[in-house]
Amino acid sequence: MKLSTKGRYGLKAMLDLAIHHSEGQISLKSIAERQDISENYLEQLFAILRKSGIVKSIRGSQGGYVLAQGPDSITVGSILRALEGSLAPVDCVMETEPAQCNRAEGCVTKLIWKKIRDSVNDVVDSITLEDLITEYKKANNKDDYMYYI
Amino acid sequence: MKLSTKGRYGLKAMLDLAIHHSEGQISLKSIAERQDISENYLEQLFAILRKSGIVKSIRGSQGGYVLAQGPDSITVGSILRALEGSLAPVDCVMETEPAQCNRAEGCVTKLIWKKIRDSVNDVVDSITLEDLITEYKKANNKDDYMYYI
DNA sequence: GAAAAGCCGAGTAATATACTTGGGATTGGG
DNA sequence: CCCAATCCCAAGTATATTACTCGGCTTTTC
Repeated sequence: MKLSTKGRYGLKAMLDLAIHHSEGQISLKSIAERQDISENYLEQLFAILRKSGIVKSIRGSQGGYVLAQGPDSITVGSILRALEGSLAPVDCVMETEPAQCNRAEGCVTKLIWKKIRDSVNDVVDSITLEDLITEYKKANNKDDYMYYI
Repeated sequence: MKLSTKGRYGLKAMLDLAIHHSEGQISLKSIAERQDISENYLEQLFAILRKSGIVKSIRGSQGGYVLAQGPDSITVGSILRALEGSLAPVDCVMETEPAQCNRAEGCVTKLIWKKIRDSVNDVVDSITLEDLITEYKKANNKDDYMYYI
């Protein structure tokens, strides 16, 4: 039941991007340095995020990434699901195209997997990047951030 | 964020065992056949469950396993955590000996991981094997069960 | 005493993860 | 106009994990 580095790194990087939202596009290189993540690996994560419509890219020198919407419109859930796929604990209860199971009729454990899925989704869908920025400012109690996330 | 077969098979097997609770000890062979799980693999899972005090074994011919407590006292959470380890989505928020992180101070994403952990635990700790048996009887609407779980 | 069960440790094939590598395309600044 | 910075993309790879299998021992009933 662990999240992979995709979700963990991806969310950290997205929060970093959100914190720098007002500065225009931000290069992956700078995010990678601040968050101590492989830049090449981050590229792969941002390719997914871009295709999901969560970030926009600006190519060329001085290019980078920007949030596609305001931080208050981007939920943690949309980021995690983009990167990790469904957060369902078992494939048979994935939101889209659930895996077929020959014993699905009268399957009792499925009820549990659905409850877990829904409760995880409820948590992550209720938190936006804006919320995290607020928490971040509170925790670090300063205006020039330490960039530690 | 997927559960492994340990958790999935283990819970199915435990529910099977609970359904046959009144019949005394049940052999892994019969559970393996009904649930279509490798018997050798089930052995490993039940070794864990036994060491966790969730089931008791009876050795020798005609031996098998029995629930260590009544189905109403065994939660899905205790079974899943025994088999899967902590259900925390990230090691830094495991209930016991959380992984140390050099950026733990002011870490914002950690708040999310804790919320996910707690909500998953709340779900699985609120469901007992007894609850599942009840659901099972309701879904299958008969007294001699199909044993499909 | 033989068969049926649990117990145990080691081995292994397949899969997934977490990257790295090497290049190509685009664009701003000198 | 070139070049460095940056995004873009596909493929390769080392490591770890998963999901088992295998072989043999121990205990107990019939």
